Amino acid sequence: MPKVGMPEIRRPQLINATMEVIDDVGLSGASVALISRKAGVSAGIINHYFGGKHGLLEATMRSVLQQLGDGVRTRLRQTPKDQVLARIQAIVEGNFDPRQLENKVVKTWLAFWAHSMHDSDLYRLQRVNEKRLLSHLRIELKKVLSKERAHFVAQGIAALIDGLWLRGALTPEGVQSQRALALIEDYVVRELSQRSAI
Amino acid sequence: MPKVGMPEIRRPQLINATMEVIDDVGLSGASVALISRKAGVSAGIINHYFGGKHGLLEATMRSVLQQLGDGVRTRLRQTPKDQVLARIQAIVEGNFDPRQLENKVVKTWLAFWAHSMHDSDLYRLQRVNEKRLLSHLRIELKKVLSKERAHFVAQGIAALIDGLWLRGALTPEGVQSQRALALIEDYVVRELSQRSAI
Amino acid sequence: MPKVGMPEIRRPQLINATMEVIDDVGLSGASVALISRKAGVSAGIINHYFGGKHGLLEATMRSVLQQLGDGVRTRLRQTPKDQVLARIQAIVEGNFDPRQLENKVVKTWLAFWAHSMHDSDLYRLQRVNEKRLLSHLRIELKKVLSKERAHFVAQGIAALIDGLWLRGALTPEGVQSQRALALIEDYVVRELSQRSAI
Amino acid sequence: MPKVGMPEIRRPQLINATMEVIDDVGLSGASVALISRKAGVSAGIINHYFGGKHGLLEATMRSVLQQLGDGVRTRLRQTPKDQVLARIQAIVEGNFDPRQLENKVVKTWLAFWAHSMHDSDLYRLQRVNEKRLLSHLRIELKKVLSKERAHFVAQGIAALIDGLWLRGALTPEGVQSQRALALIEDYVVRELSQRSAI
DNA sequence: CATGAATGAGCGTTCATTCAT
DNA sequence: GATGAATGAACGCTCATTCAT
Repeated sequence: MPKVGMPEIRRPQLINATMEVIDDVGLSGASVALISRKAGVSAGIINHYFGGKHGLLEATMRSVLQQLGDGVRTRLRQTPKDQVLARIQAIVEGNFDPRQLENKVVKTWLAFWAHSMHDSDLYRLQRVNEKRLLSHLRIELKKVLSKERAHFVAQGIAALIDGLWLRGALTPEGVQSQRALALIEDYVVRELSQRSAI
Repeated sequence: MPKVGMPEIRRPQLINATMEVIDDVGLSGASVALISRKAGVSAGIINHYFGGKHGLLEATMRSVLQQLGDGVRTRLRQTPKDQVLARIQAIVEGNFDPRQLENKVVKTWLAFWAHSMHDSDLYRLQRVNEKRLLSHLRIELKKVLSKERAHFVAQGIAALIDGLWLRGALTPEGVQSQRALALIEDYVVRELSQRSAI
Repeated sequence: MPKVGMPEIRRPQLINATMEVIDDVGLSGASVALISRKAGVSAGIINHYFGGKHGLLEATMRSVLQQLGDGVRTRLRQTPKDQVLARIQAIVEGNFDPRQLENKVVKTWLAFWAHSMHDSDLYRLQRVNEKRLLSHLRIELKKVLSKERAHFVAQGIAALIDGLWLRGALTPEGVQSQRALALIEDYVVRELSQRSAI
Repeated sequence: MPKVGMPEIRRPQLINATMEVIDDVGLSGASVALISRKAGVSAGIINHYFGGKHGLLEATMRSVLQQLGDGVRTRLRQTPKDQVLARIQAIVEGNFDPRQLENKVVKTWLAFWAHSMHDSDLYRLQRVNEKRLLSHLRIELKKVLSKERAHFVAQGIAALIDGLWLRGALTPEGVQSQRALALIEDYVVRELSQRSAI
C-alpha cells in the first residue's frame, strides 16, 4: 500500500503555492516549475493530482470562490431572516472577510477574473459565483423593495463590492475593508430609506 | 529614401491589432506572431516601432487610458463649472462613452488592469489614471460636500464605475451603459441630497 | 504468506494487455500506465514481474513468436516425413493459423519487427525465428531440389509469408489467409514441378 | 528582405537528417533534438518549416515514397508498351533501385510502414502507394492473363517485393537486390508461361 | 504481493528577439 | 522600411522507474 492520505495534504499545499506564486509573479508568470518549487515538490506531481496545470488553476479558483461563498453562508445562517439590513451587511461582510483580503487572495481573484474571459471552465465558475451573489442580495432586497428596485439595488451593491476589490488589488494598501464596508453600508442605508429616488 | 510618415500609420495599426487579438484570445495568448499577422505585417516590425512586445503593450494601454481621459475632458469642457451634478455626470459619462464600451476595449482594459499588478510600467499608467479620476470627482464634490465627505463619495463613484466595467467585461451582454449610468446617477443624487446620512 | 502461483496469472495477463494496447495505440503509444490499466493492475507491478518495460516487451514478442513456432511444429508432427508438399504446406499454414491472424497479433508482430531494428534483444529473437523458418523450409525442399535451388525457393516462400503478413497488417481487411495460402501454394507447386525454369 | 531560397535548402536537409537519425536510433528514438542536431540547426526550425515533428515525418515518408514511384515511372517510360515481361521487370526494378536500397531508406520505409498503423496521415500515404503498385502490375498482367489471374499474380509480386524489403531491413546485409530480382523474375516467368497452374 | 505517491529527465512546442538581406 | 530565417530558453506534459507503505 502506498502512503495514504497524501491527496488531502498535497492538494491544498499545491493550491496555496499557486496563490503565492500568483501573488509573486502574476498568473502569466505562474509556471508549474515555480509552483512546484514553492510547494517543495516535483513538477510532475501537479499532473498526478490535478491532471495538468489547468486542473490546478481551476481547483485554485474554485477554492477562492468557495471560501468566499462559505464566509457569506456562515454569516447569513447567524442572522435572523427578518433583519434585512443585517442580512445584507452579512453578505457584504462575507465578501470582505479578513481571510479573503490577504493580498494573495485578492490578486488571485482578479487574475482569474481577467483570465476567465478566455477560459470557459473558469468563466463558468465565475458566472455561478456572480449569480449567487446577486441572488442572495435580491432575496433580501425584495423583502422591502419592489422586484425591479431590488434588482437595481442588487446590481449597485455587487458593483460596489467588485469595484472595491478591484481597486484594492491595484492599490499598495490593499483592500481597506473598513472603508469598503462603510461605503456600501452608506449606499444600502440610503436605498432602503423610505423615499426612493428616481 | 525611406517612406515618410510610416510611424503614424504603423503604430495605430499595431495598437489596434493588439486590442483585437486580446479580444480574441486574451492577453496571455496575444503573441507577437498573432498581432503582426492580424495587422498584416511581419513579426519583426514590432521591435522596429515599439522596441519589443512590452513597448507595444504599454503603448496600447496608454492608448486605451488616453481615450478614456479624452472622453472625460471633452465633456467637462462643455459643462459649466457651477453645475456640479452635470459635471459629475460628465465624468461618469466619459467613462461610459460608447466608443469605450466596445468589447475589445473593455477586455483590453481589464486584461491590462490585472496584468499591471506585476508590471511596474503598466502599474504606473494605471495609477495615474486612477488618481486623475478621483481628482476630477473630488474637485466637483468639494463644491457641495465637506472634504472628507467628498473623498468618501468619490471613492464610491469610482468603485461603481470600475465595478460596472469589471462586471460588464465578464457578462455576455457587455457593459450596459444605460443601466450603469442610471445606477451611478441614483447614487450621486442621493449623496448630494441635503440630508447626508451617517 | 504470499499468494502462490501469481506469476502464472500475472505474466500472461500483462502480455495479453500489452498486445491489446499495441493494437489500440501502437508500440510507440504503449506506456506502462496504459498497459497496467488495461490489465487492471498498478503500474509498479510490471517492474515486479518483468524487471521493467523492456522485459515485458521482450516477453510479449517471445510469446508471439513462440505461438507461431508451436503452430508450425504441431502441424509438422502430424505430417509424414516423405510428403514434401504437405509438409511445406504445414509450415505455411502454421504461419497463417487463425489464432495468429487476430489483428492484435499481426500488428504486434509488425511493430516488434520494426522495433527490433534498434533493439538488440528483440533483434536476436527475430533472427532466431527467421532462421528457423528458413531451416524448416530448406529441410523439406532439399528432399526434392538441389541445395542451391532449395535455398532459393525457401527465400521465396519466406518472403511471400512475410510480405503477405506485412500487407495484411496495413490493410483494413487484415490478413486474408485463404488468399495467402492459395498464393503460396501456387508458387510452391510451380517450383516443385519437374521443369524448373531459368 | 530575408535570406531567400532557404526553404529549398532546409527542407531536404531536414528530411535527410530525419532518415539518418531513424537509421541510427529508430523512429521511436528520433527526437526533434536529435534530428535538428544532425542537420546542424536549432530545434525550433522544424516548426518553422514543417509546422511540427509530424509534418516533418510526413514529408519524409512522402519523400521516400515519391522516389520509389519516380524510379518505377522513369523505367516504365523507357519500356515499350507491348513488352509485358520487360515492363513488369521495370516495375520491380524500380522498387529495387540502388538509391532506394540504402540502409537508411529501407529502415525508414519499414519504420513508417509500421507506424502508419496508428497514424492516419501516414496510413493514407502508404495506401496510395500500395494501390499504385498493384495498379501498375495489374495493367501489365491483364495484357496476357485473365482479370482474375492478373489480380492474383499482382498480389504475389507485391507480396514478394514487400517481403524482400522487410527481410532486408532486418538482415545485416540489407536488401540483396540481385537475389530479390532473380526471385521475382523466376516467379513472374513461371506465372506467365503458357500452362497456368491450379 | 501490490499500490500509487513521487521523481526527474526528456519530449514537442511556443515564443520574443535578432539580424542578414 | 520591412522581411522571415533562425535561435535558444522556457513551457506544460509524459514517462519509466523507485520505494514507503
